[in-house]
Amino acid sequence: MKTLKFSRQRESIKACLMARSDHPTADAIYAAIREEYPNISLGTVYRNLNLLVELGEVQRLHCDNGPDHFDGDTAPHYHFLCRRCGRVIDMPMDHMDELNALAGRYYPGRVENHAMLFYGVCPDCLEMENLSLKEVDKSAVV
Amino acid sequence: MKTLKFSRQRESIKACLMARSDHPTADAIYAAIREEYPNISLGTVYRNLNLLVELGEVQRLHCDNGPDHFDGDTAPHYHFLCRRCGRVIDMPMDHMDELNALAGRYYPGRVENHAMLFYGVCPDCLEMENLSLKEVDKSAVV
DNA sequence: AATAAAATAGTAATAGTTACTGTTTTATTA
DNA sequence: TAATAAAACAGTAACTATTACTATTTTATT
Repeated sequence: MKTLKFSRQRESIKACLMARSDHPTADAIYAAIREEYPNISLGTVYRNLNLLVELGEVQRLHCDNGPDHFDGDTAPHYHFLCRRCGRVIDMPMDHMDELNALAGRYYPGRVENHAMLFYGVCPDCLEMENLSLKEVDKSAVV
Repeated sequence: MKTLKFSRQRESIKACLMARSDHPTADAIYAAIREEYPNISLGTVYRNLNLLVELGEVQRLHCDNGPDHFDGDTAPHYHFLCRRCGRVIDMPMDHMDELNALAGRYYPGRVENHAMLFYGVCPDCLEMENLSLKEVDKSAVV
């Protein structure tokens, strides 16, 4: 049986994910951890992220074809991907477990779970959109 | 302005996607087209798939970290990924556009659409599961 | 302190996809 | 129908995200 051994790198990766509310990629985590451990290797970050996901201490988010993002909050919840800034943001909306049952009524297979990702423009980018619209108005008046 | 020119390879790729109801990857399409055009290049398949997606004639399906799958049916609908055989299967279930509006009520951003993928065991693999359970029963009795 | 297992850093390799380049097809004009 | 220009091509190189490998270091146990 393979027993888990303590690793300060793994601790640091987990602490990083618990501390931040964005959903960093392996690369972003790598950059952050390097401040404390300047010669941690990217492979170590990936290996430990995979381990933490297996242990259920961290959640992996597949975002289209881009790099995976990671979430320290393991409660099932949905995410929003902003098509402007590319940020991955938590959705303040209950996870709809009942969708599995609903789907199961239409489909003869065994529906166990689902992944959902919303797309659109985040509040910050909406704000910027409005500001630049106003700019256009102004220059039109002048 | 760049005008589109006819290409027999592109026609063949589109025909292939219209004809089959599985959801092949670029590689699987490449293999299929090679029967008719033995020296088509994989790059051509990718380039044309991207083009067809842009033209809205074909749909791209992101499946976790694996290769993308493609669907000749462009009507928005959900898919099911079997964790046994890995097949991507159409869900006979309406696309829930109202989920966008629902999400929008909780989230201050502009929710434009969503992607959902169901996971579980497909009917064929369920069948096999049942058969092997019966095998176990038999040997237990004998 | 000695030992064994696990984890590491660093590097090489892999999968999926895109970019580049010289040649061939397509479509338009002469 | 031949000449031309644009688009697409095949083939290959490059790229991004990730995993695998290896010799060394860290952790934990005896």
